[in-house]
Amino acid sequence: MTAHHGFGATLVGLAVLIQRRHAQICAEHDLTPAQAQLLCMIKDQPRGMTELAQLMGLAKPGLSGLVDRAERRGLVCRNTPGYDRRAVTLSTTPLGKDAIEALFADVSDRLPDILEGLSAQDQHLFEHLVNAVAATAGVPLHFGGRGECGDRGESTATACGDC
Amino acid sequence: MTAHHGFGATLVGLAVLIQRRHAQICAEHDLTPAQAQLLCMIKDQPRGMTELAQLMGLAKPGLSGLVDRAERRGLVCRNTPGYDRRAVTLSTTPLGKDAIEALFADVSDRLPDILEGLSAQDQHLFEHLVNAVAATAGVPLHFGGRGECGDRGESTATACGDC
DNA sequence: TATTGTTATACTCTATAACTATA
DNA sequence: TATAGTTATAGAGTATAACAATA
Repeated sequence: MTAHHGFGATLVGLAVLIQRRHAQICAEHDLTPAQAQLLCMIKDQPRGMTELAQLMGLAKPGLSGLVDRAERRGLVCRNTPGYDRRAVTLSTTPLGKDAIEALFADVSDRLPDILEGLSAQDQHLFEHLVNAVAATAGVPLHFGGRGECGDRGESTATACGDC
Repeated sequence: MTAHHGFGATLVGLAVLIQRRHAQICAEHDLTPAQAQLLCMIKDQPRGMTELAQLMGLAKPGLSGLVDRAERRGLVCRNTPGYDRRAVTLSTTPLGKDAIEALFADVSDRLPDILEGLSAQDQHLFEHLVNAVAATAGVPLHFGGRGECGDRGESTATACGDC
């Protein structure tokens, strides 16, 4: 890498900035970031516990506890599909579905505010580059609205057609 | 903001990606991210508990516990300056200082790897934009190597002189 | 009275190990 | 035996409230 010394630390600072703002918006919706991530991942289809644990980068006991707390709050529910009596699938309740949709809209609205110090052109450029990094570096999960990892791999923001 | 719908969620995904990699590098150095942040903030000068709590965005009891654990591990030590017998200042031990310097070097080396899918030119551009966002949006703390918030505010990466 | 820092308590998140029930 | 999920236990991080000592 040709990055300047200290850039790694700046990236960490940026990540902290983003996550703090995200956590604050989550709190206004009475959700924790982990609950939001969980809801995000099952909002379109139910998933099994093992699959969820892998997607979220958690060990299974960690997921069990997270689900316990979310279930206690009426956000998700466990289902037992017929084909395997060991299995559990998790889906959102209507309350959980509403919560994650409202949160997603709010995050989409307000989180990009961190860029407001940039010119409109630079904001545009930054957005392209972040999308390229996210696509390339395998952004962990389905934080996006598109259900699955969006992976259109064009990284040449400098030569972006639709600008 | 003119950002596309879903971009806020992509930013969160990027933040998670960065923090996961950061946490992993911290773990290799036998530090938690919170301990790293703490050490980073006192590596050049001792600070009082109240000041530290404000800088780190923590309530004071949270900081007390963090310091307890770091002290137990020999990373920091509490000092009692003469001028106010209520006050406590915190400084690094030699062990703590070595640990944070080694970590910082490693983070600087390896964290920018997340950009390796971009062209060299786009990496450069991205670094400029991130620096501009960090300067503008007030990146929370002294994750950088420069001790205090670097705030050269030029945001026009597209017209950057030294490229 | 206001401030510095701590202790007490509680909850979320996460990890490892041991366990149950099913396949 | 292998897999799905849970329970048990532990520790880090964070919050609020109550407290101590000093200013």
